[in-house]
Amino acid sequence: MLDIKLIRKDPEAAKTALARRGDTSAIDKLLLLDAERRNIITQLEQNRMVKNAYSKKIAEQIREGLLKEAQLPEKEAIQAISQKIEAQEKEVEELNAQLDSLVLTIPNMPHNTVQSGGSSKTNKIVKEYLAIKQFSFNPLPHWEIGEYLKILDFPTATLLSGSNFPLYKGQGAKLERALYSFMLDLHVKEHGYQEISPPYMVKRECMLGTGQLPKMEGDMYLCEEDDLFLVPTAEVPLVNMHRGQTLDERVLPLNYVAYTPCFRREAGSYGKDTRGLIRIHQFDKVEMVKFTRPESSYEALEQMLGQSEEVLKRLGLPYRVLELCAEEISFASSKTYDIEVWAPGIKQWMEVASISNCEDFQARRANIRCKKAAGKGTFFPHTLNGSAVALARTYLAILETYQNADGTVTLPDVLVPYMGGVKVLQ
RNA sequence: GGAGAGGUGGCAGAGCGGACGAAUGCGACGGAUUGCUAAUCCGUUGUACUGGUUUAUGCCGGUACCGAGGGUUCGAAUCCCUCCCUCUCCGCCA
Repeated sequence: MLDIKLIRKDPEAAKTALARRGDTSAIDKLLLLDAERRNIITQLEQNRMVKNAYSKKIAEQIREGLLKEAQLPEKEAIQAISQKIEAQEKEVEELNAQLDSLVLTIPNMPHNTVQSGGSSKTNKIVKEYLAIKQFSFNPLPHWEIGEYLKILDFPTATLLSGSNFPLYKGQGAKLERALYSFMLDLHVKEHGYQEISPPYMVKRECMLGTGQLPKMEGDMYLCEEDDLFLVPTAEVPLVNMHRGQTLDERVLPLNYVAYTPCFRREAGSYGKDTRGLIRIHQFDKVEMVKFTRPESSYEALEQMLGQSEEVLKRLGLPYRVLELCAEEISFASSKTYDIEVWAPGIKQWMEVASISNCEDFQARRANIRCKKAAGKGTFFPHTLNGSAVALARTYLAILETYQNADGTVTLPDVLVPYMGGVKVLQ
């Protein structure tokens, strides 16, 4: 949620920033509603002041014995004001509702270092790690490796849940577990995060707070009976852990990391990149979330990027880092880096991590504030989220990158302890 | 699913129609004092919205907020209704 005061103060700046990622017509509408609202509020509050003064006077006179309970002078006048107040309250309420629903549909403003424009071609490659691995044989796609090793079973998953769900078996299931255990340990032991295991279903307010709703409702799984959403990312429960709270500034920065499955309907995406583990309705992910002071959030973003990269470095996977352009960053984000790994079997770069600084956008929506340690007042902390990293695609990249000519897969060293000493999938 | 209890400031907890934005305690902050890992004393201590003013974090007003929404009343933390949430017990269940 954008700061209406900021927009009021400098509407052109807001429009210029938003124009870089899309439509700005909402801003004018917002200002119009805002002006109308404030105009009525001023009148309303003046009327209430008159009424309050009247009641106070009555109370005093009764106390001093000048008036009996039943006697009420100027009753008609005060009733007329009451009616006015009631009407104005309704108007304000309606304007508030309009303002709220409008402001919730406006995305965050891109940071000034973010490139303008759209399409994935505008994204800037800012870093590349390891050369793409060359094979002496034709590397297979992961679904063929998985089938041969009997560790991936898509037909059974389809039997259970329909298309685009994964089913891992035997060593394959263990590899999944090994991967997220390795990631969690890395972030907890070396990067200073607190491990959280949150609910996988959350209330509607949570989804509004982080910005998935109202725009993306169609992409979410909803349990209607209870109005609970399956989490599309652990970012939602992690950020919402402090929804509606006023934190002590001194607890910052807060660093949380969680493993959760992520549920996404991926509505309308059938037909594109849907084979194997590339795009599935349920995947595992380890996600980091940080709450920081506003002045240090961009420093934290770079740090978080490094922590995501570290996962891929230790797994020995070639990757590249993209700085997303204004139209490609997500709704709540001001600046986003994506990390893509190379999958040699399907010969594609695949997004496995997205690291974003949402500045105070989510904090405003979710009403998360910080009390200043010195002096009065509160401020909105900045929230950051970063994958560290998404499993299914990392998993497939491992199978494809480390496959051998005989169909076996030699696991990266860091995973061996987590696999109970198993070095090769065969 | 059944029965009961309860939701008040950072926390604990009083208030149960008018002097209540709310006692008291704890905590926090500022100060005084004391040489000993502290005690004592004094003071301060919410948030949001909004008008004015200022270069301004500011200052001066106003309004709202005691789980949420509605009702009664000149006046509601307090009375009435609806909803939500939490806790305890029972049932069911991994």
